[in-house]
Order: sequence, then structure tokens, then C-alpha cells
Amino acid sequence: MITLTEENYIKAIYHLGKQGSNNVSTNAIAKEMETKASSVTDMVKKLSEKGYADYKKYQGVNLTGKGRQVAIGIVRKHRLWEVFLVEKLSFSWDEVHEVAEQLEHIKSEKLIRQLDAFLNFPTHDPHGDPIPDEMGEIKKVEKILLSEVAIGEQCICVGVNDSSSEFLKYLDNNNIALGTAFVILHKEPFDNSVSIKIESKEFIISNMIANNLFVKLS
Amino acid sequence: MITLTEENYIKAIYHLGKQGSNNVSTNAIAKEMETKASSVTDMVKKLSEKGYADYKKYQGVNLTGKGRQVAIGIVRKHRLWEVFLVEKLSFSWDEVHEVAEQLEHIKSEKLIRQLDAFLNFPTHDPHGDPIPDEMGEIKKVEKILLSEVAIGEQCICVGVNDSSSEFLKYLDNNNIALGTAFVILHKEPFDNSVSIKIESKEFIISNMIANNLFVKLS
DNA sequence: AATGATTTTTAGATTAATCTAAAAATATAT
DNA sequence: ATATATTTTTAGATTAATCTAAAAATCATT
Ligand SMILES: [Mn+2]
Ligand SMILES: [Mn+2]
Ligand SMILES: [Mn+2]
Ligand SMILES: [Mn+2]
Repeated sequence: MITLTEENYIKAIYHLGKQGSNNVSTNAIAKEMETKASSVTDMVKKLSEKGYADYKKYQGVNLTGKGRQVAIGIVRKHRLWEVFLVEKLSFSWDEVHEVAEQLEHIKSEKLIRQLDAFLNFPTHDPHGDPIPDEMGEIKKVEKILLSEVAIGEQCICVGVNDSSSEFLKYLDNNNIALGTAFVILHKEPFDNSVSIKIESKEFIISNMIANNLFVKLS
Repeated sequence: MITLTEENYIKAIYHLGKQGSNNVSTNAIAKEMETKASSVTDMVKKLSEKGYADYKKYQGVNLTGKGRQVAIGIVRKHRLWEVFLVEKLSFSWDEVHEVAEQLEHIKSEKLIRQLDAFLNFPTHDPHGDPIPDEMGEIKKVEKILLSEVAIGEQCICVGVNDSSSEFLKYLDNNNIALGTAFVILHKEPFDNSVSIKIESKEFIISNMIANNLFVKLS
């Protein structure tokens, strides 16, 4: 039996472990989970005892196969629910995360299998993140940051790096969504801002924005 | 802030309070929640302090207006989710309860409002129980037990009294569902069994079955 | 390699929810 | 009305998850 809290720690370790591929530090987990390092130490010991993680004092943690499986299951549920909320219940992409954080802990194999079918086996969530399939397989999406695209290239928005409500609302206000096509007109060396064209309209976006938009070349 | 456990106690008090209209006893709650009476005593004290219940030592508990509001909100969510599972995710009526027990605790006003709309504002759940509306209003359904219908009367199944998986499966096996029309042919005084006709087919059902089927005369 | 800064762990408390066993109150039956 | 049975409450422990403050280990810098 696995508790909701354990699930959240496992998910945090999973997400942090994907960035840097080395061991995940106690402090990093504490920051991610908005808790204290001492609480993290206690929990990673427990996760280790239960076989979800490998942990050695002062060396950080890593998920075991079993732990990774749990993490991917939670991510799958989270993203499927996000699709449900947007596609079926008219949520906007900046409103789904909080609710999905709760729904991802509902335990029922059948529920998630049927939800998947009901949604027509979506491959990506509303933010462009891939949805693991029933076997835990994750289709690697090849995407690059908009800030890395060369001048003159055409590309299509396929995801966001930051999915905070604030950023997503900014994108809404500027008519940028998944599927939006850009042409890179100019890159300003001074502040690294980028001039882009969307449907014949020209824009200038800051480096910060360009660093949080994933695109694929087209 | 209200915890999941508090919600479950409030729901139990609500359901028990509807049967006998007097105070709900500690033991009754303990039985319903599969816990010990001493745990119940602690919790009803807490609920009382938080303003969800009125409690006097040795006298049992009652929900306050605030507590009843919470209870009805949970019942609404539970039943809406049951409709969702049956109508959209092809669950059968004997499979939904366990999952709805989890889903009823998800906190999001918008979620439940949108779910309600998505399901076309259903008035009853898959077991014939009424779904409270957004204001907490519950349409009183007039229904009687099949065992109380007089010989010769025609009636339609509108609900179940026992919604255990075993009973619901029995009904499935015997082609009895919400909407099924019966005619009462005979009531056997010896064992209180009832002879009924469903679409020209004759059946004998035990008193126990007849006591767990709600019908309305037609 | 020593020192100082940072990170991590330990020790000890706290809160929520539960339990067992014993005590107190209430209900029932003669 | 008294004794007996049942119900309910209290007292004290336990488990999960958290925290603060102090100790220990590791890292970084000279
Ligand atoms: Mn999310
Ligand atoms: Mn997402
Ligand atoms: Mn139910
Ligand atoms: Mn129901």
C-alpha cells in the first residue's frame, strides 16, 4: 500500500531526476515539495525501505524500477485527466494543473484505462507533454526551445517549458497556442529578444518567453 | 479546511441521520465506518468544535446546517461521478461505488459544475438515488418497496435499497434494471416471496429481494 | 590541508487519526 | 429499585507526516 504523500515524493524525485541525470538531492526535493529537508530525509528513508528508491546517506536518491513505474503511472494519470478537463469539461490549459494534482491519486486501473479510451488514446496533454501509454512507454517528443531556432526558420509550437498559470495566460493573450506557426525574423543580440511572425503579424518576444516555448521545425 | 476523514464522518452521520430522524449514536457511526467507538467519540468532538455537528456526551450527534451542507455536497459529487462512470466510461452499476468514494473528495467547484453540465444535469444516479442540485436541493422521489405493492398492480423499478455489488449482479443476471416494469401476480404468505411478471415472463423473488427494490406504481 | 559555508541528518516535539483497555454513564430486566 | 448488560467516554499508546534546532558530513576556497 502506498500513501498519497509517498506518491507525491516519488513523482517529485522522478521529475527532478529527469533534469540532471545524477542523484536527486534532499534540498532539491524539499524545494520542489515546499517542505523541510529534514522531512525529506525521513521520507526517502521510508521510500528506500519500501523499495521505491535507492538512498545512501548524504548521497541523494534515485528511483528504483519499481519507483519509476509508480511515477510514470502517476504522470500518466495526471496528463490524461488534464486532457479530460480541457477537452470534455471546457477548462483552459492554465486551470487544469491543480485539479489534476488531486485526480492523479485516484486508484482504479479500470478508471484510467476507460478514460484513456474515452479520450481516444491521446498522446500529449494540453501543455504538449507526452502521455505514457499503459505499458509505461513514453514517446520521446523531439522539440527545441524557440530561442534556439535559427533566423529564417519556420516552426510550430508543440509545448511549454513553464506551465505556470501566468505564462499560459500570457500566451492566451497573445494568441499563441499549441499548433501556432512561427517564422523567426530576427534575434536581437543585446537582450536576446526574438522577432517572430505569426500569420503575417509581427511580434517581439523576450528571451524569457522564447526560452519557455518548445517548437518543432516545419 | 476540512480533511478527507472529516468528510467521511460527516457523510456517515448524514446517511444515518436520514433513517431514524433522532440523534446518531456513536456505535452506529463506528459500524458504518468500520472503526472503533472510541475513534468516533474523538472525531465527533472535533466536528462539533469545528461547527459541523452538535454533540452532547452520551447523547449522540446531529449535523448542523453547515455540516449538512458539506454532506450534501459530497453526496452530489459521489452521485455525479457515478453517472459519469456509467454513462461515459462504460462502468456497470455494481462497479462505480468504490471509485466514487475516492472521487467525491476532489475539491474543485468548477470541476463539479462542468461535470454536471457535461452529463446534462442528471437528476438520479445509476442506482436511482437523487442528485442534489448546485443549491443543495434534493428532489424527493416517491418510491415504495416492491414488497409493499398490492397484488395485481403494475409498477416500474426506480431504485435499489441495497446497492452492494452482489445484489446488483443478481439483478443483472435476472434482467432487472432501472425502468424494468413488473406486474405483481401473487404474494406467498408463508415466506413472503412475490410472484412477478416481467414482459410476459413469470418469476418468483424472495422477500429479501422484494425488500430491496424500489418501484413506483404505473 | 585547513577553514568556513552549505547541505544533510539526527533528536525531540507536534498534530491527526487510530487503537486497546478500563472507567463511567445509560438502558434493560427482574 | 437494584443488578446486569450495553453503550459511550477516557486514558494512554501507536503510526504517519511534519516541524525546529542542533550535530555531522560534505563541498568550496584559499
Ligand atoms: Mn500539470
Ligand atoms: Mn500538463
Ligand atoms: Mn455509491
Ligand atoms: Mn449510487
